[in-house]
Amino acid sequence: MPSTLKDIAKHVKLSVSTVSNILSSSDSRYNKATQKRVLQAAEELDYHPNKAARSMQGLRTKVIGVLVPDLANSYFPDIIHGIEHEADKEGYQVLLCQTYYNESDEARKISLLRQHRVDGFILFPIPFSHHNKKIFEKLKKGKIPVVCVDSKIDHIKFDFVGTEDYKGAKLAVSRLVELKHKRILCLSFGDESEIRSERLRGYTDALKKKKLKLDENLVLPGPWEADAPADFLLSLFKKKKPPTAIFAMSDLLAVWAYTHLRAAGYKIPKDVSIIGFGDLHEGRCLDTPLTTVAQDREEMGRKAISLLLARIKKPNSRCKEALIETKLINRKSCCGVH
Amino acid sequence: MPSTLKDIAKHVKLSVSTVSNILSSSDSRYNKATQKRVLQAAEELDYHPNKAARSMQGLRTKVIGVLVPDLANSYFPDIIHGIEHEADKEGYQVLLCQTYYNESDEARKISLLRQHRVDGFILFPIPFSHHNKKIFEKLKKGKIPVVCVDSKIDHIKFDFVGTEDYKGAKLAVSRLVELKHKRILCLSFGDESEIRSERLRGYTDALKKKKLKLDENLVLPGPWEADAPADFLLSLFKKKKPPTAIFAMSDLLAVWAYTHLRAAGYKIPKDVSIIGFGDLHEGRCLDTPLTTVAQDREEMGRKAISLLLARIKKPNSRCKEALIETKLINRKSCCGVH
DNA sequence: GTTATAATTCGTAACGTTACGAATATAATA
DNA sequence: TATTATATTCGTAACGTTACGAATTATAAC
Repeated sequence: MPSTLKDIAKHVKLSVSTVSNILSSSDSRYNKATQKRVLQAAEELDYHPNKAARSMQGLRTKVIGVLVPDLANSYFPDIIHGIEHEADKEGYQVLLCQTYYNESDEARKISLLRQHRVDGFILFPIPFSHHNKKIFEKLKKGKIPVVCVDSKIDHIKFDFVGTEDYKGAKLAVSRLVELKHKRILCLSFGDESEIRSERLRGYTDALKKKKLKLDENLVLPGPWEADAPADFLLSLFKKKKPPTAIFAMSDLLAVWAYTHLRAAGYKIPKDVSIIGFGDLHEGRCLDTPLTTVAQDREEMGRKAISLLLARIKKPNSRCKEALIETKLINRKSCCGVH
Repeated sequence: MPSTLKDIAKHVKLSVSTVSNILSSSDSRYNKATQKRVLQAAEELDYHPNKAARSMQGLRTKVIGVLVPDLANSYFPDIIHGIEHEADKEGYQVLLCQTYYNESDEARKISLLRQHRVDGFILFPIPFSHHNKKIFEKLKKGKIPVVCVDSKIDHIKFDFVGTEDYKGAKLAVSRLVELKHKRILCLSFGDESEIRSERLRGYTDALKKKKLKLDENLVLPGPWEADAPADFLLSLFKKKKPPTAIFAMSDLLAVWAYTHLRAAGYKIPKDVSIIGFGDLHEGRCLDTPLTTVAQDREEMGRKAISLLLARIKKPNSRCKEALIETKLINRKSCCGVH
């Protein structure tokens, strides 16, 4: 039984509407003494405005829903931090949910958030998910503001925030090429996604630029779990002409390769150079810190919010896309070919 | 303008209450054909029940608020996973917020969650925070169900879930002692907390058991940032009789020490044995994987939910405490003294 | 002492939902 | 056919809040 406006009104012998006005819009024309009396009573009675009631007539809830795949992946918390911080500045609050890369969870969480009448969504959609297409169409049709991050939804236009995947990958692989590496393994995401194909394109083009031709056998797709066995990876390095470098599409993949190669006796970077993507904590605290491509993830979050708020204000404006810059962080995991 | 019960009612030419009954409690006595008609219309009109309206008369919102310090610390996501999964099973949904170890954020987020009329809280309180005492008192007085995790709140009794910190620390340090280490550095949290003092007690007692006396100089408190300089740490190892082992109160601290010692040329574990606490991903993917004390964090989350639901059912029952077991994970970062 | 004006405060309706008991239609029985 | 039982459906009030315009009171101007 939390206290209500009515309780306060009774307590200070004023009408409910007076109390409401004083408490919500401090704009007002009310007697200073009265105001203080009301504020004090609210404090005393431990009053917390009932969001439910409030959001029931007005349309704005000042809440936005954020749906991320999996908080255990340290890629996400930074983005979320950016989102929260920026949202906060604008008086919005964030409801955070996880999909665990699971389509039915995704569907459920979106529905949940819609029940809360969030003013908009920031979604990290499951790439190429087919199943929830209709749900996204309804979001679109209902003109519910949505910003997608990382992955787009096939044939449905939403605002979008991503990374300069092509440029970043090209940057990374160019670096390896400059270091005279000729056989560069590309450790790729297991699943299809635009991120994957863009980074692959960057990889290919960087090779092309130096007149190296693409060797299909050197593109190694997952799926990988953190503790997946590395037999196949290692077998590649036992061949006559083994790769001398690895471009991993994520730091997590890079760390995985790093760990197994080290365990098998290879020296990093002397035997194998490794370059990652993302600049995650895991790569930074490796024994040989990981050279990697970084993007400003807090900025991604901020950008997502700013697109979202723009859309909330103008639901019919044209969809925008923002790509966050990448830059190469040179650490110790790459060196020239001997 | 999301569709409402009224819209559906109009569409199928039934009363609002009929539609409501059919849609919310599928218990009912309604004509099968009618039911189907209604369900179909709901689907067509993309109906999402308005949680706000719903929660306005009944008291239960079926939402619980979870307040964690910082998602970037990989300690938390596992617990959250446990919480979410278990909550889900019971039909509860989770609102997740971060405090960033900041008291005013803590206060604000609690208020926010209260405005949403969450049915209960799972809090990871900021240790020894003085400032928000009143807020917690009000939670207590208002009989709002609260489960604290990791830290208790001074002089206010809530249900509690923690780790067997004393046992765990003793386990770890005993292991080092068995390996004949005599000078064991204790790398401690920077701030006061019960976790810290319990782990310190474990450390001390493990030494005592083997008749080693506590050397105050070997207890090194933070505060540490991930990229804090390590001059002082390293200086300790340059003395005549340097420590031969480190017990770190968290894996993050352990990784920090590991990295700097390695960079300074020390071999792990040959020169220095290191043992951590928490079994985080960061420690697992070190070059020399970290020996550490693990607790089942998903279980912590599940336990927290189960205590919370119990309290929601019986708000006046006696407060319970649960300590999650610890066990030693032997990896490569510890060896005997030479 | 009247008005006019400004300063405060109030009352009502509406938001979307559900609980509850009342109302109607339909079928079964006498 | 009248009566009762059963199967369906309906109407109203209430939850806590805010917007809106109306009402009251105090103050100033004449």
